[in-house]
Amino acid sequence: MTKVRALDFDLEKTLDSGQVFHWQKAGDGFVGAIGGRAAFVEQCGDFVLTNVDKEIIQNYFALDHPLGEICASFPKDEAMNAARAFCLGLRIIRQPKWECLATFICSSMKQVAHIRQISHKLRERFGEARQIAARVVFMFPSAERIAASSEKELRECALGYRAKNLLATARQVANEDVDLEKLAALSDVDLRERLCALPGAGAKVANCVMLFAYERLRAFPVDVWIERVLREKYFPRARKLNTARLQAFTERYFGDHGGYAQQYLFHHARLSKSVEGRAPSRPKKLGRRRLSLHDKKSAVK
DNA sequence: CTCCAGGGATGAT
DNA sequence: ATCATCCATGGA
Repeated sequence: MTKVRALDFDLEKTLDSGQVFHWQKAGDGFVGAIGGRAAFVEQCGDFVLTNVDKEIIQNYFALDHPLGEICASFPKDEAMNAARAFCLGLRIIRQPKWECLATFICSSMKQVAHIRQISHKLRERFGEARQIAARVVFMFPSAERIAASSEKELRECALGYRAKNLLATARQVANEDVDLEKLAALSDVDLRERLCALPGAGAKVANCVMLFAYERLRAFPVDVWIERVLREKYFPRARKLNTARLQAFTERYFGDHGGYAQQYLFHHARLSKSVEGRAPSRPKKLGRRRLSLHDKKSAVK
């Protein structure tokens, strides 16, 4: 075991904030995979205890991100202040590109609990098994391995209609029609366009992949939770709010670390009662709410 | 523009 | 124990 110093870091929040889906509780820590390695991680005050190299932990958990500065750069409004206080130590991690892309293609129209299950089934069925801390963990299968599977096999992993998209994208990546590493050289706008061209990736998925795998900290994925927060806290009585208007607002208002701001708002909304979620006892008002988010062309600008 | 696809967790009754 | 709701993309 090695001890890695980790200030301004909350391991559990980071692993449970909807950016990564395969880590499992194991004793006082978690087991999972970082790239091709089986890893155990446990937070102990200002340190992370782990079996893997210090450098790998520092890179994966982005311990070099200046979290103090990032949080200080957030807008000072009520919703953001509450989210900032709630999410102390939450970091946007650096995920492997294929793993992140594939997982978020599977995430569409799914809730966090389901995404975890899908991630697991894919790993269990197609990934390599490794031992760690008396547990077995599975690596995320390569694009080549997924490309060599069938739509039927993928559907057996509870992917539903996403199976076809994941397979098609895996083939493009395995073929080298698309080189995910090389896309890192592109500007935000071009990268988003290339990701949106992949089957199963729309504006939301592309923004997630940009944020979690390409370290584009401005990328601001808008899902239903964030949409609720934005409508409720920033546009309390706007009547017509389309995707383009929301995107324009988030780009301008949240700025260079918009992705971090989004993650904090998202995590706060999900795990606290700060938002009128689809939570207990909201008598269903008829008619209201309705905003189609499918508009990938206008996602940029 | 509308409708639809597949499905398991979660909450309401 | 049933029943409705949550969810993002892409094709018809």
